[in-house]
Amino acid sequence: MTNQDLANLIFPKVSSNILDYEKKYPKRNLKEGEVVTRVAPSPTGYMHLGTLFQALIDYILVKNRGGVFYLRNEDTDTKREVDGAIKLVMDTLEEYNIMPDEYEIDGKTIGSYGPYRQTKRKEIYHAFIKYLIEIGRAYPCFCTKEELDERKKQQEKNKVRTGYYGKYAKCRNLSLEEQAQKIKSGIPYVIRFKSEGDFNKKFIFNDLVKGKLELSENDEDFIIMKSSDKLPTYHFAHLVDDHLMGTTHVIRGEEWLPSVAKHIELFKTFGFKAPKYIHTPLIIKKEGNITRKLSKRKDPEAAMSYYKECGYPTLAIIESLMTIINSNYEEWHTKNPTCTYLDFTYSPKKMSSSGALYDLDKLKNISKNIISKMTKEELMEESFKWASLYSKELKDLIERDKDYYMGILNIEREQKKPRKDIAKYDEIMDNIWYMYDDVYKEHEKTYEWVGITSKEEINLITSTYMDKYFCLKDKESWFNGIKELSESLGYASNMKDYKENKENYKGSVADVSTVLRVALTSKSTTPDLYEIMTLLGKERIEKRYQSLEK
RNA sequence: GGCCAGUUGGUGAAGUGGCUUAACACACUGCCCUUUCACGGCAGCAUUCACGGAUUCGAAUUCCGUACUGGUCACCA
Repeated sequence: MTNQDLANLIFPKVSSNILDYEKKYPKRNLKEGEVVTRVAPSPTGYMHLGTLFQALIDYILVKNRGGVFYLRNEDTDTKREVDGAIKLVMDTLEEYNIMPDEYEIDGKTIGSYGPYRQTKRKEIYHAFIKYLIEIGRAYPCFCTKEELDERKKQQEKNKVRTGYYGKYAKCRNLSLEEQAQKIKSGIPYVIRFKSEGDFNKKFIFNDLVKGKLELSENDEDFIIMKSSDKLPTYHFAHLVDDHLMGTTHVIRGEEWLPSVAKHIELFKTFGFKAPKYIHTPLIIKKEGNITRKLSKRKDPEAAMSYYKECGYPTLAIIESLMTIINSNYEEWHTKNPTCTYLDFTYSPKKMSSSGALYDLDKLKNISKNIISKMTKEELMEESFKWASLYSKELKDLIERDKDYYMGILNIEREQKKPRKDIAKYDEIMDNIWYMYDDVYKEHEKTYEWVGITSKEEINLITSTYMDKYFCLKDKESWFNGIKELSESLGYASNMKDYKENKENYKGSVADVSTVLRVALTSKSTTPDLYEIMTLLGKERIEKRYQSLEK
C-alpha cells in the first residue's frame, strides 16, 4: 500500500492533474502593474454592506492599475445556500455600477477562468487534494464529532492550545492499510492537511493594510475536504481558485487574519506564489458602550436593501464608503470636483487599521449634497424609480403631472448654491405634500404659527394681502407687495430699522411672511415662498387663505 | 482562556521624532447674511493623543508594561 494507492482509492475517477489544470488556465496576460481582484460572496440570500465595501475596493484597485475584477460564487456551504442569492449580489453590484469583468450567472459564463462557482469546481479541487495525498501531505480523518469535542474539552481542561495538531492529530498516524480498510468499510471521513509547521516558529507576513506582522506558523491539520459532499473548505478553495484564476490581490475582511498562516503554508506546500493580501477593517457599529461588527440580525443598515428602501442615491453610499476606504478621499474630491471616485488612487497603506464606524449622519450629509446637485429631471427620474418600488402615493403624484412635480423639485435647485433638504427619496413626500390640493386637504396638519398667533390678525394679514398687495409678476414686485402690506398694518418693512426701533412696530416683514407661509402650507419651514406661490397660483392661494378657521 | 490586532474630540480621522498652540470632514453651539426655513460665511468645540514607565535636548509619533475594545479559535465562509 502506497500513498498513490490511497489517493486512487479515495479519488478513483480523478484523471486530470495539477499540470493539466495549469495548462487549461494559463497565467493571465497582464501588463506590468496590473492586478486581478475578486469578490467572493457566499450565497446566503443577503447583500451585506461589507461585501459592497470590499467589492468597491476590488473595483477601484483594478480601475487604478488595470487588470481584471471577477466574481466567484463561494457556495461550498450547501446548507446555507439560498436560491437567487448570487443574482441579488450581481443586481446590487450592477446598481452600484461596480460590475465584475468575469462572472457566472444563470448558467451564463463570462470569462475563461471559470467555472466561477465553487460547487462546479469539485473535480479541480479533488485533483489538488489527490496530489496532496500522493505526496503524503493530506490524509483521511475518521474522528467523529464526539471525539473532536472530547479532544477540545481535554485541551481546555489541561490549558493547552485547542486544535487538531501534533499528538492531538489522532488520525495522522494511522497506517495506510488502516486508512484504506476504514474507507472500504464505509466509515465517513474528511481529508485533513498534514501540516509541517511549528507553532513556536514565527514568520513575517506582509499585509498591505496592517504592514509587517509576526505570525506563528500553522501546525494544525485543518480540514480541507468535507465528508458529506466532498466539497473543499474555504481554506483549500482559496488556494486552488486564487491560484488558478490568477488573483494577485485578495481583499477580505480582517476576520481572516487568524487563518493567514494556514493559507501561507498551503501555498508553500504547492510551491505557488501567494497573492498579496489586503485585510480590510471591519465595519462596526456602536450601541451604547459596545462596539461590534455590523450584524445582519440586529442592524438593518447592514443590508444593502436598507439603503434601497430608504432611497439613498447609490453614489451617496459609494462616496460614504470611499471616505472610510481612504480618509483623504473627501479632501481630494473637493480639490478635484470634476473627478469621480474612479479617478481616485486607492492606497491600502492609508487605510485605517482599526474598525470603521459607518456613520449614517455622514451618509445623510453626503447624500444631501449629491441630491442637491441633481437636475430636476434627474431627481424626478430617480425618485420615480424609487417610488415605483416603495411609495405608491408618491408614484401617483409624479404620474399625475411630471412637470408640476419637477417644478416643485426645482425650487431653489439648479443654481450655484442649491437647497439641501433631501437626503433620501423617502423624505420627498414630506417636502411636497402641501403642494397638492387634495393631499393638502386630507393631510393631518397643525399650523405651525410662529410669533403672530391671533386668528384675527392672521385673517387680517391674509385678506389684506389678497385684496390689495398680491402680485406674482416677479420676485421683486412680489416682495415689494409684502413690504407694503407690512407697513400698511404697522409692521416694519426694513429689518435694520426694525431691529433698532422695535418699539415702533407690531413686528416685522419677517412675521408677516411667516403668516403668509404658514397659512398657505401649514409649515413654518418651506423653500422659497415666492416660488411656491407661483406654482400654486392666485386662485388656489386665495382658497387656502379663505378656508382658514375664522 | 490561547493567538492576533486596535486604542487621537460626540463621530470618521490626518499625523511615521521638532513645521502640531493636533489638519480636514460630519454632528453640535453661537454670530453674521437673510422675508421664513435652508444655503453660504465666520467662530467655538481634544492644553492633548487609553494609562504607567523608559529612551531623547525634544514623543501622539520609538521601546516596555498595564488596562480596555475588537477579531478568531467549526466538516461557515
